Amino acid sequence: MPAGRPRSFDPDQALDQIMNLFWRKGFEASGMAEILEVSGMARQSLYNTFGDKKKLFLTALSRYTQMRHESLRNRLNGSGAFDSVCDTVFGEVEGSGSMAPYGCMMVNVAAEFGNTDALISKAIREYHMELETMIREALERAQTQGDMAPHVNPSRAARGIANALNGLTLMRRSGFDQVAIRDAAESALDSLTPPV
Amino acid sequence: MPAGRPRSFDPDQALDQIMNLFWRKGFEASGMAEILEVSGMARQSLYNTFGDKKKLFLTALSRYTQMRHESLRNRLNGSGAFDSVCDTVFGEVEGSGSMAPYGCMMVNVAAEFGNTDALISKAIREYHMELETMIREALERAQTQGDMAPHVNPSRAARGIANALNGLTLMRRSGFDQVAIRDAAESALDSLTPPV
DNA sequence: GCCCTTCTTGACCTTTCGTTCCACAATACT
DNA sequence: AGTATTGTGGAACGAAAGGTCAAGAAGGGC
Repeated sequence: MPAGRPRSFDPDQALDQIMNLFWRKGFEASGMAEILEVSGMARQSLYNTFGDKKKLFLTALSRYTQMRHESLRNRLNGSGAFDSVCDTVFGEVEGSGSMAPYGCMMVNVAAEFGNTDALISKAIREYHMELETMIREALERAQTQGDMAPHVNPSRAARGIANALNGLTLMRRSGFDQVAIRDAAESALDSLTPPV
Repeated sequence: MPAGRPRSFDPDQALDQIMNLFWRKGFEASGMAEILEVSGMARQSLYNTFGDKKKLFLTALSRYTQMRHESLRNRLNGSGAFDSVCDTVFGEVEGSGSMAPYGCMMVNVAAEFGNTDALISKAIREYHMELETMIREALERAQTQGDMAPHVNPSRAARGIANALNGLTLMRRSGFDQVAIRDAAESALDSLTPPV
């Protein structure tokens, strides 16, 4: 296999920058000019490496999903199972961890595309199912560990938490008052802890 | 006050159509060509009546807010106060009432613009505050009527419900499984009803 | 009937969009 | 050294974007 001129850029690093741009501005509002700028790549190199804008976007989406899931997995495996779920929810309040102040990319994309593009809808659904699953498993662990009330249905509660998480990322993206976000987060967890 | 040639269109009706387009596709993805088409107006008439695209968008946003709030107000004043909150949440599951299958326009806009535009951010925040307020008042009424557990903090719970509602609209927009949406909705209400 | 005002029509402008083409540069293999 | 292969840089493309201009059409007031 013969080789040619070596690349003058790191594809992974470039993709990260592009992903961040899409994350911030969405698909339509991210122009190729700006994409080229943040990637640091030459125009032709970008097309050679990632294909057209749509393909590039899907690649960035996949990169985000991978990164975000890994981050969530790490958090949900920390400390006690129940506390880890709380940490995950409250982590969204201040946007710690993997979250930029731009909310969740998949939430943004879901709002932008709705159900208009098959590939993107598939990515959204896969992302969200995995999110639900991870939370449900954490809740199940919490229950077997005795850290969570037994009356809670882990599957349904996980869907509630995942849904609330998505909402929280939106509040952050819109620059909502921190107190309002925290209230919403606490409220989302209330169903897990019965009143004394 | 002298009069000229009469309009050949109904501005309110045209605005409704335009609002629906923005609702479905967002700001960037809605081209002036399509806007003109759905409005049924001539190009110049549209610019004369509504100004440029951004101004038109803000007008459509305001129209949406008004419509949506009115719809919510009606629902939240029906039957018992507590039941009306439940109806509101479950109404989102099937998208009854004022909601198209395209989710909540303000949620979509929040995702598209984030915190980049002052006027739009203001509209988003006002919309959401009013949403929280209406739910909180309904919860307070429910409590005084004895329909809801007294341990619930109405203000915080309202923020939780409002947040969950936003999330539900997103699930609908993405064409999620009805069962998943229903689970998330039920879970959002769990915090209001202590386990027996 | 005339004028003033308003609305409509369609051509046109500028800018920006995403994408492609092609000559040139830089490496590896023989 | 020569050649094949791959990456880079810049010019250029057609299409579509949002927006404007000026002339004509349709009314009311005098």
